[in-house]
Amino acid sequence: MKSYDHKKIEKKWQDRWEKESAYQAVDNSDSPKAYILDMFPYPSGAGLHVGHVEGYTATDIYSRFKRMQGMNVLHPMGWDAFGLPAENYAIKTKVHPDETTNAAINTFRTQIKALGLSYDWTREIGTHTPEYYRWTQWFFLTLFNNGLAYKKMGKVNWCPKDQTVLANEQVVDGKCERCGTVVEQKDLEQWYFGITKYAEDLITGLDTIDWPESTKAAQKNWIGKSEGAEIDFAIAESDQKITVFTTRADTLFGATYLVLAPEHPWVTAMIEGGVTILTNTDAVKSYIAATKMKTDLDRQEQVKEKTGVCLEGVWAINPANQEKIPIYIADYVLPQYGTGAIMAVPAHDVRDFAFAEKFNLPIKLVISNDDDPSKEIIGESLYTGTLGILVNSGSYSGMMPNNAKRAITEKFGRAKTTYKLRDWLVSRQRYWGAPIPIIYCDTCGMVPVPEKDLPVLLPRDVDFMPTGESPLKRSESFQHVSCPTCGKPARRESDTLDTFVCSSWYFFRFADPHDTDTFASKELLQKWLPVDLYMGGAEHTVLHLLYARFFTKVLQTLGYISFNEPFLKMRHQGIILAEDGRKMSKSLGNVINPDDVVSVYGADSLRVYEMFMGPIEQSKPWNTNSIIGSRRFLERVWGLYPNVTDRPLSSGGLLEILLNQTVKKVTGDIEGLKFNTAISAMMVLINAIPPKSEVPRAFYETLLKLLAPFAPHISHELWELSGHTTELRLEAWPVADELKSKGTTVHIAIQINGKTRSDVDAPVDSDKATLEKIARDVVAGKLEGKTVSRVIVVPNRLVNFVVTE
RNA sequence: GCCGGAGUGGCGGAAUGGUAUACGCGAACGACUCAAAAUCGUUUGUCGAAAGGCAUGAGGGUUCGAGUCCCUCCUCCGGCACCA
Repeated sequence: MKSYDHKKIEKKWQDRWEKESAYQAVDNSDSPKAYILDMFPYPSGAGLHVGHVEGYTATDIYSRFKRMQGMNVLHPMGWDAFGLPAENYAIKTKVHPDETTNAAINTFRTQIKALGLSYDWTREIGTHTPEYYRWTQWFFLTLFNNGLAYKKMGKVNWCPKDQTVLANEQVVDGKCERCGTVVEQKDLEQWYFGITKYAEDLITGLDTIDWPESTKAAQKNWIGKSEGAEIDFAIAESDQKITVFTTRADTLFGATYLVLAPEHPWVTAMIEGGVTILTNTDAVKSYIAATKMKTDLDRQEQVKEKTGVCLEGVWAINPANQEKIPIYIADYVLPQYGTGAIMAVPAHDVRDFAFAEKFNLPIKLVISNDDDPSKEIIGESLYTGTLGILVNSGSYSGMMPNNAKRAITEKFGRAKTTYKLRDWLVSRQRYWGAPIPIIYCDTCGMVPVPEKDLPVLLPRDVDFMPTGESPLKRSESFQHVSCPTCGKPARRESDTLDTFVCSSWYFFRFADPHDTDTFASKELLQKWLPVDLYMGGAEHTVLHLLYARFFTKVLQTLGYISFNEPFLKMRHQGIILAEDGRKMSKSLGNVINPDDVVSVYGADSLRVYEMFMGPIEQSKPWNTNSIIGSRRFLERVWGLYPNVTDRPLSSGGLLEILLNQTVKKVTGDIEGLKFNTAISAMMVLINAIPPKSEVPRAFYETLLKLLAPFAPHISHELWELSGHTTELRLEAWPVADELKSKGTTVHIAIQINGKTRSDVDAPVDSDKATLEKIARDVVAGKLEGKTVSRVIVVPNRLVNFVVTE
């Protein structure tokens, strides 16, 4: 018997599959398609991580399984190659990011191939290649031409370390997602994509897709839909008004003051216009200045202490009761949400209450909560619930809050839905990204680069030291251009696109990766998209996964595609933690390098181990000791092949029953992405063979087919060793014979009052009366002297006697 | 505070409302060996000599029967958060 030499075997099959282009997706095939996709990696210098291996193995198993079931599978791989780390590394080492990126890609590709993953390498793409980013730029222009890309002056997040602006989604807890530096706010003119136009679609679409609940909830949270009302408050002795947004129109009678964000345009206008009724202009000005100094993080951290300034001399009129109420500016009201102005109802809102207490403002109760059994009264007169009835509310007194909400909105305002989602800031002051295809001409203004002139090439010779301006601004050859409209000297936009723009459409490109006329042809998009199974980390919940959905919806609106969700089924692989239960990180020195594991145990063992660790979506700690279990399992499969005989499986025998049960179990488990239990089922199967005994060929070959998606190298080798001249991957997936998966007897539990007291083997599918009789005989002694009041019989399962003494 | 998810042996974990702890790791003992490794076998939730109790974060409930369904609470993980 040959020994199991994983190195030799794995190399042999990887080379063969490469030579055969074994896993190419077929564009012109009538077989049903399956598009199975991994989130393409950022090719970092650190190389492949065991976390990558987990997700990639899962989709590989699924892909191989679907192919054996006769499907035409598209399973591609590519590189999310633009981005800051390569550029920052370049700044440190003076090596061009193009070089480091390509080197990293080569490493990744080699590592991935060493795992035996069945990608269609003819479709490999890199977002940093002109052939690719030409179409990234085309998307920008398409959005621009449809009013979905625009340039705007505004307060933006600025990372002082990375020297670039960031999208809202890239700011986590007030810090830069990449480097952890506290983000500053700056007023800058930047490019945005109009994702907020799709806020509602992005919410409703979630109901149509099979995604983890947590991810759907996180996206909903992020979009932050809130249904309420806008209500106008007139300014006393003027023809002006302030519009507030509220979700509690029912408490309008309790509004005892207004609060505006310090940045509110009406306040700015009033100060700049020198409105005379304001009597404390200096105090107001200095409060606004102080607010400007604060970062968003400061503003969040100072939640406990409310601050603000009254606009003295200015009054608003509560439209409900015509009362004159004061107006404040305070930074607890955010300029970018709602209308940047609120009506304060201290009796029924925690924040307004705190503010009113500090500034001694009247607190007027308008909802009596006597009927609320759970009375959430904080302090003496704060109630935030919506049970009870309205009081002190004119003709609305006595109504239930939810009804009053409707009535008061109708009378004094208008229904309004707001979203927390902001438009997506896409321009970056960095080098290593796709240039924004816009030209500025003194005569013609802002001119989009004509499609025929794409791509706008990223120049190679650029000093990419960051200075707060795009390095492209310092490239003379890049900057100077003639205006496409009038031909006069003009200059190019020097910012590049956020890398998330590149990754928002790559899954379309895989359908038609070499197309030079379109980003992907309509026919091939129609054939391959949407993605049937998408696998990737959970860290992109509100970034990539939201942006990709946005792009898809835009393309549908513009008629390029006929579906509006890109990823029908999506799962996250859990994080693989280090053995100590902490996150793997270079600084902790607890990183497991997959190459080492492949070298010692083999790719097949690594694949099986990572799938066997537990449910794919769960975070779980790595345990090098445990890999040995997966390796032992494969060794046992290997060790069986000399014992294979041509004697058929004995009909109705234990092996035949178990084999059919296992086929059914493994098939269902792969379909449900429950790889850990599929593997354990195969282990059970092989444990049923006594050592050194003969193994019927039908049994062994079915086992190899089941194992093929999980451990492709060893199973292909054994298939060949069994005398086959065609490859295992071309075999049809086995189908369980339902009849043969049942034995003649079945184990029945016998319970008394729900507690198992005995058990017995009974003929399979016995009727209830027979089972009861069999069971009664077994436990006759225990039932003696007791009255059986009821008997529950679950066929093929149990018999339960309910007795009284 | 709001939203989502999860708590089961020493460890990773399994279980359509129907015999909890499958499968694997580890451990103990045994076989093989001069010895070790590898391999194979047996045992392995807990109390108990046994019969039999008791155990799925805690406490209630529904049910003939609950890890699973319902209620209250605790802990952990993830997302959002002065969002009106």
